[in-house]
Amino acid sequence: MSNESPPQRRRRGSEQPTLREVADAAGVSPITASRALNSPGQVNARTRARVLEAMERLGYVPNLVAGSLASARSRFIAVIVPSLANAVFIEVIQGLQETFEAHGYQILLGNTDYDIEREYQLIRTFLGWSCSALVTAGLRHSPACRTLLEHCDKPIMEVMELGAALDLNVGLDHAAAGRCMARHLLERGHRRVLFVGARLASDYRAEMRYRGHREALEQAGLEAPRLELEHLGSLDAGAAGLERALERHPDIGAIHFANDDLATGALLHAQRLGIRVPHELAIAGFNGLPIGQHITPRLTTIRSPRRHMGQLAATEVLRRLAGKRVQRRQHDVGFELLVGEST
Amino acid sequence: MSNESPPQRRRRGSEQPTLREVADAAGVSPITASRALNSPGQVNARTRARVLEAMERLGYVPNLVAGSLASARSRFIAVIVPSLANAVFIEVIQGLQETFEAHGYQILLGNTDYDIEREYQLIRTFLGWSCSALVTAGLRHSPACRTLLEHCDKPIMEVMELGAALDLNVGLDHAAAGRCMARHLLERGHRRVLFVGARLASDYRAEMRYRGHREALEQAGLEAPRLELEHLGSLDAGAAGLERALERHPDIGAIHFANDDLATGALLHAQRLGIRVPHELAIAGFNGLPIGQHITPRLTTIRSPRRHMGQLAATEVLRRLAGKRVQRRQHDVGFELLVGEST
DNA sequence: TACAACGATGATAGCGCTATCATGATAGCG
DNA sequence: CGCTATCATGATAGCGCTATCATCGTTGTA
Repeated sequence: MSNESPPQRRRRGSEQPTLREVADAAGVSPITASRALNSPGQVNARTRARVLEAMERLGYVPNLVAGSLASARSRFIAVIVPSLANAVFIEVIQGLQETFEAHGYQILLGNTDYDIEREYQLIRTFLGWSCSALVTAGLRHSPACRTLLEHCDKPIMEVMELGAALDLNVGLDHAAAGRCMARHLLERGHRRVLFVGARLASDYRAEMRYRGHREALEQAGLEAPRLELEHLGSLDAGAAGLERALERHPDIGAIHFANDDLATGALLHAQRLGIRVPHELAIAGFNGLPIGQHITPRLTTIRSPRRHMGQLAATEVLRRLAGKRVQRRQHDVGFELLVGEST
Repeated sequence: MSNESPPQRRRRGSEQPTLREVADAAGVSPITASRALNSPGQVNARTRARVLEAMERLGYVPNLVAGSLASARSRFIAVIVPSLANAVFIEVIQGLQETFEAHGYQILLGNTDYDIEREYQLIRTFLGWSCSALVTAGLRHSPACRTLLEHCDKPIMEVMELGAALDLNVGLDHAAAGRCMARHLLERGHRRVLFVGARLASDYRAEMRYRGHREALEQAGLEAPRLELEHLGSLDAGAAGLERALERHPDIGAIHFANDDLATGALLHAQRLGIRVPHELAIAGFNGLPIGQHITPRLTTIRSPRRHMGQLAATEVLRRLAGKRVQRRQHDVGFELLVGEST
């Protein structure tokens, strides 16, 4: 026999059967096998059953990498958040995930650690995976990142806050939230109100809330002092923050914390110190985490519909991916003042 | 000119420049451009600079899908957890993410919602993405899933608990943890101890803790009643659970909750009800969440090194991926009894 | 009966990258 | 000076799948 097979030194990715082998086993062409899986309507029911049976028998696992390359799209959705330590982002991610997953999309999760350069790198990587769309927390990006996003024709969804967005936008007005809480404190009769946040240059949404807060106080002819801490949000940081606040502003009557973790830590620490809340000191937060509503006194805070924000963002992206006309590019999910006994 | 280009109706994935175009711009072959990016050591420094400059100029973003198909491996690590609502898994994910990311791997996150069939589907999908390794929470899998995992030659890491693992295993002994807490309660003089969990068939690690708990009580000649709730873990569920527990077991002296969310919810609710903790009722949890150490009385609980568990798991997987010999397939990360004033 | 319309299937040709082997140039050695 | 070792680069051939166009019956309609 002179018809020897060639050296056959070619690599094979793995021992996994390929679509070609499935097709051979079912007596059809590879493209029919592909269609049996991906567009069942186009294939005769009997043929399709034969193909699926062969897949089952051979233990076929579709190679999604090859499929994505050939079709130039993956069913990935890039999701970029600044932190996983914050329950807020987790809930948004949950809303996104459950909605996208139900439509057969897989989330690619990236964590920037509040580093805007890191966001750029992550977006490059995710674009390299031909993701179908991009969801990112916030409207602030590095110039390079902005350029990249502007030149890419995929749906881009910016969540958490509202403003001049690149494409789609679902969020809430943080300045309004800060204003709302400040006004509540004013209504309660407080005149010496301190804002306590942490790393406000990074956590710029907290900074926006502070601006709203300051605006409300200045409208009432009051000063709006603020104190900046090191650690973003934790009960420990809240407790430490309370001590720093009392040290620097001994005559303060109310503290508006940048988030519930800080506020809760402070409230619990105030109890340990024997400070009566709200009579000696009022405490307010932001987020509406469950813990705030379980402690006594309940924490006055602002609740945002985070899971819903994720679901809505995903729904809008899906609508766009389905080719539907988008009526509104921007959705305000709003917020709600929860008045507890801490103010 | 008869040398017209053919109809050229071929698709192109996008307007993105390809490696070929970069190579042309830099006056090298595509393979050299590829090497300039992926194995810099193999390319002359000057050539490399020229290629990188061209990439920069053209705004080249590597197509990772194509790269993965050609090389039959992606830099994905599949990570599968049963829930995102539970802070425990988030912390493990954080440990995994920071470690893998530092080595250039991207996590593919899957959420099973405590559904073992869903785990199988996710693993199939992730294998289809040629992930480099698989990290999954827990040792329980569906038979089909087990077969799939046994026949795949990638590193498989099972985290959270210890036991008969498929490959690598990092976790802690939940039965021992349950035993430890039960013994602590016995030492404190409690004789009527109730275990309260939720959906123990799904949350089988809590079930394992219950077994350890029961063992300790039975050794002391005591009964080990238990109460099962609907909702897995939340402050609300803990509060409701406390009421149910008091209703069903009015003479109970101590409650061992399956997790800190339940225990904290119960503890705070007990305060609202005016029940003195620990004198009238002792409360214990499991996890060592920060909130437990901030409330008064502090919650007695068991802390597990979750972030470290993620880091260690990632490190072991990376060691395997680097082709190093693995000395131990199993690592016990241990746990620590935190004695608060709630017992 | 001729022709369009449709349904089911297949042949062909890549998607953009990298594994593999080959080549040419330079350096090192006895 | 010839030989091997090493370095830098390139040519070739896919990775496993799907987009695109083509084909071939079958059916309905005038």
